[in-house]
Amino acid sequence: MKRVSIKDVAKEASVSTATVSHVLNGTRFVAESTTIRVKQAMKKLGYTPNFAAKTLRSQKTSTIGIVLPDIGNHFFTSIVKEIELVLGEQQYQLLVGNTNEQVETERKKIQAFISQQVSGLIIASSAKDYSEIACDIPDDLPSVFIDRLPEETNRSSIVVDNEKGVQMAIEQFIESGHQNIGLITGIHSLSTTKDRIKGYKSALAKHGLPFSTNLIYNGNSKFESGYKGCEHLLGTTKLSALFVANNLMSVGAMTYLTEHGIAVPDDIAIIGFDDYRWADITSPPLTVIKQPVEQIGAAAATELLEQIELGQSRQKQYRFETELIRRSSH
Amino acid sequence: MKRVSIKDVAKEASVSTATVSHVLNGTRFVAESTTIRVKQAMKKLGYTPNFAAKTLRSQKTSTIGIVLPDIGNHFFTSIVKEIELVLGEQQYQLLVGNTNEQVETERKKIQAFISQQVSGLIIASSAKDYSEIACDIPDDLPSVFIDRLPEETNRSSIVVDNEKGVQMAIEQFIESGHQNIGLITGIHSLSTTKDRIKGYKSALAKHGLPFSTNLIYNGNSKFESGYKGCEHLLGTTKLSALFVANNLMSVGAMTYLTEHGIAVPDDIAIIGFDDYRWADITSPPLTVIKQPVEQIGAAAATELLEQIELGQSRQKQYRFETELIRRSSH
DNA sequence: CTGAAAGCGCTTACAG
DNA sequence: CTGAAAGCGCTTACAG
Repeated sequence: MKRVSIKDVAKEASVSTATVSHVLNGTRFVAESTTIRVKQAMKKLGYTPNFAAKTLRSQKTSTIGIVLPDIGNHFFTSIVKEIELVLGEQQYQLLVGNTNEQVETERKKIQAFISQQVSGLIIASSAKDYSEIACDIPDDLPSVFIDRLPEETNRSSIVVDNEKGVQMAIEQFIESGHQNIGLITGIHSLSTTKDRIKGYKSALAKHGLPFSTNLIYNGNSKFESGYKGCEHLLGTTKLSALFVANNLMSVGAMTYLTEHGIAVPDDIAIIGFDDYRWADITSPPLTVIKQPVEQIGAAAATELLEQIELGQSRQKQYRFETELIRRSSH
Repeated sequence: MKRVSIKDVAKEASVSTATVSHVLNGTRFVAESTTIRVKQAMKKLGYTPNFAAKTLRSQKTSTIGIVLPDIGNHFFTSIVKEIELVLGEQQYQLLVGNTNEQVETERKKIQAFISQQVSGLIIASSAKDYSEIACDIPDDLPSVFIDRLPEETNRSSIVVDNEKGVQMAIEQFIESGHQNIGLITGIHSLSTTKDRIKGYKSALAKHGLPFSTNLIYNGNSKFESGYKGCEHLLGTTKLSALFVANNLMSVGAMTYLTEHGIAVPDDIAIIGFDDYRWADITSPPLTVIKQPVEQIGAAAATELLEQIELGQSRQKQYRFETELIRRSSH
């Protein structure tokens, strides 16, 4: 089965390949009668353009790469869904890579995407510092960082005010009279983790409460570390409230509490990070700091599109607000 | 910033482009000293291969396309995660498209992927009949259908024994003494929906219970139709047990019950479809028919790889078993 | 053990 | 209003 090319179409329509190309792309005026002939020929032969050739020749692709630490995490897929929506409308294709939070894997995915000639990159990086991945990303390649921002990154970024978000949650606890407030964090090298810890500390400081590292458990954003973190903190401290700084860990912590018959919020108050449909039906419904995933996704896609339009990268910072969704776990 | 090509490397290493290509791909023997020189040149110039050129020339890509009805649905992303794992190891890139359950969008995504020269397709189709999308898929293109199987599909497929799965759930209800068992289904044109209804019917028939269409609500797999379906069935029938045939709808139904203070399982028993981490912490923990997502993903990836190896498509059917996970909602 | 050269399917100045 | 032709960066018979 030989593929039909622009040449076959040109022959069938008795025109040059240039003309076929131009009716295909609308890049110059073609007489209506010619256009019709060409279109008929394409239809008759069942022509589909070859993007590899197009890319090679024009040095432009219609594909963009998105690298994620965890495709299985609903937070990231919600963002991807929004990106798909915006970019899909513009006829862009989405290449998706999973890094499993490994910087090495992240670098490989980025390199692979570059080889694929992506015209842009959206990255939720696991790097602590931009230098760890900088050499893999051409200086002028449109790119935007989402969620986490490695130090010294000189690219656009879409983040959330993590510090303020956590602060809200902790102050909510304090206002309810809690004095011993625990924290389960994500991977400690990430900006999100650092900012969330800052928010935790500043809320305590603001209300004159002492800070103790004993009340913090360093998790890794997975279910298991939520579970274990909860177990650990309950065993070593007498906390009455717990903030869990990521969605999978929130489920882990709640699972521990459920399994051990520890009542929420009576024995311990809980606030989690990220909002989901099922937060309404947990026992009890989960109070949560909500991130605006649609906004994040849309902003990432739009910013990338603008850079592509510009023909280069740039550094523009977007920061969105979080929201405290009050349910019954606090 | 001009990209460095194989030509630059060849010049730097004082060899022909053919030789560079061969050390790159290991496609013929090259003297060790030459190999070293070439590799040094590549490193020095910071060479990255251009996949567009490679694809164009060799008519082979290392990218495969995956089309999904809902990127936001955890069931599908769990499968994608597994596919990524298997295919990523083999240096394949993943193009992902979201159809939002629209056959028209599905066709467009498939066409776009073909234009991208994907070397294979994994599709969770929204088509009722294969003919709706057949003309978009070249006959010899490796491809596998997952989850749903349009009628008359002559391609490989990875599905689950939906009929048996639902039957298990319904029989569980019956054994607990339930007589009025409701069902909220997904989109009615899908094979999964049809098979699940079959399972529902055959369980009733087996135990001599009457079948009534009043007890069935036709949903669309989204949260809202679970919510509304539950409301509708409770208002029009006196069911004491309800099976919800998809995960998002399960959350919807549970949300309705929670909001209206209807006790599960005392007022109404619930079993849902698809298992998740959070099913353990709902109120009450949700009994569920679990699909083996890892197996589905791995089988899809492996089957596709075998077809690519073969250089053509084929028709091989995989069918996996589901499992009843007993928790407290039934 | 290696090179010269054709050609994959497009786009795009250049020319008329 | 349209065509002839170069060239994007590779791979791969063919040849020695």
